[in-house]
Amino acid sequence: MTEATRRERLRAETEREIRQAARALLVESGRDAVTLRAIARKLGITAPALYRYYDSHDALLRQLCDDICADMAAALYANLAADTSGQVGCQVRAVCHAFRRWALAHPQEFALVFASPRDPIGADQFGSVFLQLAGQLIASNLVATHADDDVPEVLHEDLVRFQQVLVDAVSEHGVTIGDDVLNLGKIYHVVQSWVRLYGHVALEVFGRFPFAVSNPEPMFDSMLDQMLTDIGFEESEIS
Amino acid sequence: MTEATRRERLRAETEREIRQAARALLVESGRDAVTLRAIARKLGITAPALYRYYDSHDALLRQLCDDICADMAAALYANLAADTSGQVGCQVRAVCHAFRRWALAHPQEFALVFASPRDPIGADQFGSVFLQLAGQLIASNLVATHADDDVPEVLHEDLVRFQQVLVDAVSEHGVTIGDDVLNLGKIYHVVQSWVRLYGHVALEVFGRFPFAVSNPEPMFDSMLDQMLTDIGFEESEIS
DNA sequence: GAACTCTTGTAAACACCGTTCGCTGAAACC
DNA sequence: GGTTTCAGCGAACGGTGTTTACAAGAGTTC
Repeated sequence: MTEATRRERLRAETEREIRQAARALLVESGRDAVTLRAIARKLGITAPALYRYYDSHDALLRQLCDDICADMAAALYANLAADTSGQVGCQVRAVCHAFRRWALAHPQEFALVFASPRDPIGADQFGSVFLQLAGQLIASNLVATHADDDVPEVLHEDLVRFQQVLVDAVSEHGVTIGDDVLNLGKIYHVVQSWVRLYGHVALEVFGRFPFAVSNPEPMFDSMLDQMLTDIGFEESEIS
Repeated sequence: MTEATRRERLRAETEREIRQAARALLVESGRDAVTLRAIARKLGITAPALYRYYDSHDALLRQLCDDICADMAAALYANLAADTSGQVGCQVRAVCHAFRRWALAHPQEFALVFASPRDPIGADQFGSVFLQLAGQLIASNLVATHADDDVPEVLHEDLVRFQQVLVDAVSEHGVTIGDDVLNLGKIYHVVQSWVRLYGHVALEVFGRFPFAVSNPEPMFDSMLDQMLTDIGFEESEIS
């Protein structure tokens, strides 16, 4: 089983400790505290030693982003699996609630991953859970309330591309869906749902609501209701 | 007119240059480049001299946030004033478009002001334009399509507080509105609109849409249409 | 005008940061 | 056993925020 040599095992272990230390610093004291020297101090080594594992401070931060995405995806998948209702509406609710809870519990991580003017983030890991769920949602929602006519002509090209991304994401998990249930109208509403979900969570995490919301959870629930209704679910299906 | 002494004028001038240099550094090279020494270098002075004007690097960044908010508010007001249609729907569109354009043109400023896990930001300046416009929108939208029953009971307390904030914001500009046209249902939809507006703009600025959107503007326009419809406007009124 | 205070700048220093370089010592390999 | 590989070290460079002591000018008071 352990084909790795002793050296390789030690290296992997150190690398793991580096990531763990970096993560702890981010959580405890924010992005600016994730310092090569601070990480090294936690491991009992010196800063230059870290260059045996990462090319630069920036590369280490990038790795940290990937780890965060992976962890969040795992948390979302866990919450998805914990829902045994079998109803897609409940699954969507479970994942959206999990996303909000995760963001509120990990504001520094959320800010780093979702609100940094960075190039291309390692969002592949986190995106897959959203994509898979969105695909399932659409696939099992047979009520075709949204015709393609509803979406502006200019958006068709982009939405078709997203349609392909969705189909691929779902098929990776063994589910195949036809083009008829995955029309552009529904895809458009999925994107709009992502806008609202992200908007609410980011506003709440960053405290940028136009007034002090003492208990934002009911507002979130209310928004979810509206989202599910807009996307084609009837109230009776989601309760 | 110039009651300020010569010393006070010089100090104000230096302070202005400091803000200007800090802003330029932020725009050109990002948050991490806004350094006391870099600012001092631009002014031809030394870093410790800046402590005669600001208590710390953090205080200077806070001032920078306020400046950004003020500038953005000015830009939004300018775009609001440029709309001579007299129709609130057009005014809302003008301001929302201006907000998106400003955010896309100033990503670093947007990230600093709208997406930093900071305490209480100096959002008063920027918020007023939104609040005023939201108040006007509601005041002139006489179709009471949203009853208070639509919003969850738990939200009433917070929405009532926001209602008061709106009334105050509008009355500061000389307009008074009755409680009847500013019911909780409408206020709720205003908050939801802010969620969607912020969500779209932040996703676009940070590049976090689930797929590459080649031309996001039509999607933004489409969302605005939906927002205005949701909030109670008829299509005929907004064209 | 001289003496005094207040203000604004400086230079030096401290601790910290990312990064590079040459070196060591031990593990791995042949 | 000899050689290679490699993780870690220490020193160093230039950068950072911040504090301190000090100088020089402006403004004020007598």
